[in-house]
Amino acid sequence: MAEHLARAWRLHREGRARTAEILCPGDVRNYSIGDVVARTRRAMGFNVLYPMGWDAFGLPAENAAIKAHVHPAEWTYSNIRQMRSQLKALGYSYDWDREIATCHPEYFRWEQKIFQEMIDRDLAYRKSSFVNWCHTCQTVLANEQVENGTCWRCGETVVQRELVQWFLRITAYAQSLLDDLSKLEGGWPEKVLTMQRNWIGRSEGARVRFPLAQPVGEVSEIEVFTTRPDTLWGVTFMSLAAEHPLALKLAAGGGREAEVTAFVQKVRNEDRTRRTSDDFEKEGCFTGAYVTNPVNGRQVPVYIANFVLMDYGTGAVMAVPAHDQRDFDFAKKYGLPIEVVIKNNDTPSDGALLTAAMVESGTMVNSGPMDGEPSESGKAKVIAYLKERAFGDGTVHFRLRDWGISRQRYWGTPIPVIHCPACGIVKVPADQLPVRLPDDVDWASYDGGSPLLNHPTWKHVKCPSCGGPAERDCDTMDTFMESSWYYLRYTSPRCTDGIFDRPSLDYFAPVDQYIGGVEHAVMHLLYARFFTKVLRDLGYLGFDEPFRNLLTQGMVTMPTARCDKHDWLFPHEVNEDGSCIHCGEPAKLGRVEKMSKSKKNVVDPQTYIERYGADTVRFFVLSDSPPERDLEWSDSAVEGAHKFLQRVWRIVQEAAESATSTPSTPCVPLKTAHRALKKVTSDMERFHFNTALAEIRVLFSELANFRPETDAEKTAVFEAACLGVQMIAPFAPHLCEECWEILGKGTLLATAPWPAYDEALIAENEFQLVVQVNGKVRDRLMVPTDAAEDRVRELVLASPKTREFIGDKQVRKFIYIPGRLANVVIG
RNA sequence: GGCUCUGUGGCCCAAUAGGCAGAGGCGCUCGACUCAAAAUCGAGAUGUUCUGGGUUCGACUCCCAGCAGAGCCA
Repeated sequence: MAEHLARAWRLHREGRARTAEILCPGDVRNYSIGDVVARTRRAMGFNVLYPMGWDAFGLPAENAAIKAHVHPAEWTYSNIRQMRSQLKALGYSYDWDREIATCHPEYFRWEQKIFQEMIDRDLAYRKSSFVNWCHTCQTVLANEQVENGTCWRCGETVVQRELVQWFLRITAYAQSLLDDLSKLEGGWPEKVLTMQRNWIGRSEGARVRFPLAQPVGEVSEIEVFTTRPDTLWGVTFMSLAAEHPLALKLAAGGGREAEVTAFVQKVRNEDRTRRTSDDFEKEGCFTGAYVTNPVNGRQVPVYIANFVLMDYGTGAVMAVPAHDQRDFDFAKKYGLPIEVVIKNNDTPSDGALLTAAMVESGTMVNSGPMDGEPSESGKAKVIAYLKERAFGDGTVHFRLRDWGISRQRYWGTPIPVIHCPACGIVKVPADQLPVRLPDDVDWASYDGGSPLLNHPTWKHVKCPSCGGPAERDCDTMDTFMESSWYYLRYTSPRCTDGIFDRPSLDYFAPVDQYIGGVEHAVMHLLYARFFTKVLRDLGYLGFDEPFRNLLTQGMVTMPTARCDKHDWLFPHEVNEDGSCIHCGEPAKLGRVEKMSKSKKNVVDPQTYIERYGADTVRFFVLSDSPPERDLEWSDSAVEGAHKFLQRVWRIVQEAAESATSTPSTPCVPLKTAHRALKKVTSDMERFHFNTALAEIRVLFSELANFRPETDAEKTAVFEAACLGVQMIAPFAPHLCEECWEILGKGTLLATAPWPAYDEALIAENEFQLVVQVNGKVRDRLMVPTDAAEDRVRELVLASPKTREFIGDKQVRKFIYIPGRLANVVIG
């Protein structure tokens, strides 16, 4: 026991609430899962770190400021008060002393410090690039925040815009972010690991330099990245991204400038995810320039192609139409040659005969010195060949891009640097941190753009280095910055002389159990892993991964309802008979879907809390389906949870009166209680709350039915009821605390240790053996639990019913599964 | 198009290592209580385990192919 107590259990449900006006059912589910785990672990003797905080910066507050002219801070803190009281009403056992709000200067000052240290380590840098821009949000988005070409937040179509931005060099950690996923095997869901692997997107290939036929200024060659060096002899043209620095220069003076410029402009405004999708029309434009294939001296034309992205590799692709479908489509469209260089049995030798690209592996042909080489082993040989002749080299490419963190917004962490015309970028001195936001933004006359940039005085400062006039950086940080390290700050949330108090951090971190939605599989969870590694390398902590175990909870779903005249209907807009309350026409019930405001299939947990109480809501969200699966919100199931808890109350009241001074006797309810305790204890560890609750229901049914006759039996009922109360306590803490009191315990149930089950009480001396003949159930026998296989065999073969099925056939095999089943194989 | 997950009574869902298909809830039917109803208590019914193959003494479970739905990537 002492060892257990010494070990800390670090739990975070995703320990932060994105501040909103009210709690949604998904939040309630997430928090209830965490609270049950926290209470159970605590009862089992762990010192549980179980905090709550507020992911408080971000767009909703700023939008409220713009629309309603409320100060973002006021809006935020008022929502925090509201949500905090809801959380308290639900009885979550957070350690409120550790509460943090990410918009508090004492939180983000340390984020600013981390950022400055990242600048020192060249992990934060500025560059001009095409960025994803959302007009509605008037800000930049990271790649991860663009979903199908639209803003993850507001759904507006994202456009490309060139801006100077701060980036974090997450790509420097690409390999270790990938490698360390193996440390998370078993603790994280496989699907999240897969999603991260795909997102990081490691591919091995080669860089190859193609000399330009006519050098452009200083530039005499174009470098491409390819994953198929084995197809190098089949290159018939080259494709450049519209954003490639040479795109316009190549066309200069060749008489094609106008056409190329127009094409480049057009492509740059097209959405990048659409550009790379298979069904997007491939388009290109000849630049007039040629490059030479270094391995065979062939001169090939250089095109700008709409499906090539500057982000990928070098922004230039060697096109092998015979062996790449996009290149094939492109070659067909523009009448470019197709040269077969990889063959298997049914590949035609003449590229003109191909009806689609041949993308499988095969044997290299028309490839000079590589002829006859299998294409798979050819990749390495070609790389060696390139390296020898200094045409190129092998390389690893990642799909992961550096993380752009500048946001043209007000309600975020100010970027703690100053731009000086003389000294360049100067960090705000440590003794001047935190850089705070100005309080006096004029929201009433806000008409777009960055509030900090437009503020009359805030940005004007003296350069800390030369004392000359300079300007603050007027962008704020992506809010994913705050959520990338908050779980570490909880270990010493009030530490004022450093980011962390190291002994507290070492004691409580990393997190043993993290609970969150799968929507964070690549964004939040990747950034948090990155921050952990950076902080490790900055010397702040001594582990590689922040979250040992991850539970991704399912969505809360609800059927949709729709009326022909009134569109989507809220649940309360549908009458009991299924008609629309506005017009009486029958409403169409749609599929069960994730709750969403747009489809109105939503409920407000608050109304349920007011009607049934917190315990019922907590009980319901955990009782129907396991946490990682979707939960269908159901009013009748909520009702059912409520009825059960009332039943528990009645049963416990009765049991409380039945306590006697006579020691208990091992009767049915007490045995059931211990059996349930064993099952519930293991179910809780596996987070199978729904099955644990099913077991608890069985126990209480048993208690309700059992009529004790002796004092010893009465005591047994009392003891069973006490165990039952302890088992539901993590789910329905308020009710159970009351129960504990009327059971006369005189202590706080929340601090009571988890009970141990009595194995001897559960043990049975015989069991029902299922007897199969050739795999079909034919008989059941009572058999002593400790009977050896030979004895069981005798009993089975002696049973008249079994004999009947065996008849005069020979017993070929006898299979015995101890404690369960025997199978007689005859034939 | 690729990868991943899910598919079990009318509905939500169990079945821990391949071993009796059913724990629990909702709904339904019947009964008790009631003048009646609600509430409460008790009893009961409900199957091509998505389909088709395979492995096995035995498959909801493992393998292959498909169908349907969801998620991620393109």
